[in-house]
Amino acid sequence: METETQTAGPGTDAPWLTEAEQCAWRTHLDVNRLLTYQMERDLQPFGLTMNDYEILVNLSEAEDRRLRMTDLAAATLQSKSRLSHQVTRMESAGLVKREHCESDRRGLFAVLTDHGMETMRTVAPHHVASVRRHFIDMLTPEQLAQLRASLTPVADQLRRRRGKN
Amino acid sequence: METETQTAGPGTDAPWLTEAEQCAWRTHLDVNRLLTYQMERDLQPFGLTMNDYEILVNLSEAEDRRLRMTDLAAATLQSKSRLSHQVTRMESAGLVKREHCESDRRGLFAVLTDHGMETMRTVAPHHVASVRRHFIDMLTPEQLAQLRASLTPVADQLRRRRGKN
DNA sequence: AACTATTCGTAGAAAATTCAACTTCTTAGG
DNA sequence: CCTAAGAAGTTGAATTTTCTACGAATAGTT
Repeated sequence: METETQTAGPGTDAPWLTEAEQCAWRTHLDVNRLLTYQMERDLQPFGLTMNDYEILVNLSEAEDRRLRMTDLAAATLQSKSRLSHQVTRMESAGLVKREHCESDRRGLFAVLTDHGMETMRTVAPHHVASVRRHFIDMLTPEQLAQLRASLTPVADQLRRRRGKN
Repeated sequence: METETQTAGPGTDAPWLTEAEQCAWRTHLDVNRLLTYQMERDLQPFGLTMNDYEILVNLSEAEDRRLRMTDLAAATLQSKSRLSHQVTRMESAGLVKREHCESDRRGLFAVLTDHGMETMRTVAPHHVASVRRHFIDMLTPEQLAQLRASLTPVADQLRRRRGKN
């Protein structure tokens, strides 16, 4: 305890965070929340949420504009249950539809409709502009590269850990 | 359009994201989600959510273990309505209590109870360890410093923008 | 003093998310 | 072929979050 190099926690000898670490962590958290809030806000005029948008992106980039529910859930990092509800909502909004899978009769595809595709084309530029304005353009290309390099291992480790359990 | 230096969007001439930009952005989003998921998971054994925890932290660091509802909402970046419901739940869990404000009879304080304080002391070391394991320790001190330096202006700009509207 | 603006916080309904079954179908073993 | 184990996806209830309106107190104006 006497050789401790870091600030002690309140009444403990646990490995606390240094000032720098704590600040980095807090900043990361805050950027997350603020950014999510702002992106969500920028999408509102189009009647979409971030979740809606991500699903549209994934489907529009997919072969045949379709993805199995499970794959789409994995791609968008949400539970199958959540995705199911989400797709139901988007289906009644006419953005996607469900189609049965031939090769596996348990399976369903989420398929982008023409209306969904058109919505994408309309909204994407605005969304991209929003990402630029609030995030990309605030950083130099070097910072962006560093950020990516730093964060990629973090994401990878978390993805691996997520598999287990 | 012929002088465009960036990849064009599907059927548009909008300013798309470069490969590097897109990847950095995606990584940031993924880290957010995966990290939130994991932190939440690590707190579950203690019966707390991240939101619970953040509120406990803010109160425990505050003068007299208390904060006005509005200030606490601002500190934790959530709406007053959400905080109000949240505090109601935490109140029935015995972690916090509400107290009237003398100087402004509209106002209420959220106050950390002894049980809340004790919970903090128990949980904090585990949570800190979690933050370390999944985030801090994956980065070098230089990376951490860069991250902070890069993200702080982003957060600040977003905070400013949030004020308006 | 009276009137209007605003701020503080809550309440309840609506929407979204989580959680725990549950159904159907596939796959692997015997 | 038959059965057990597991995967795909949905469902509905419980929980959480958002949205909108509201009541009470303060602050600013005339």
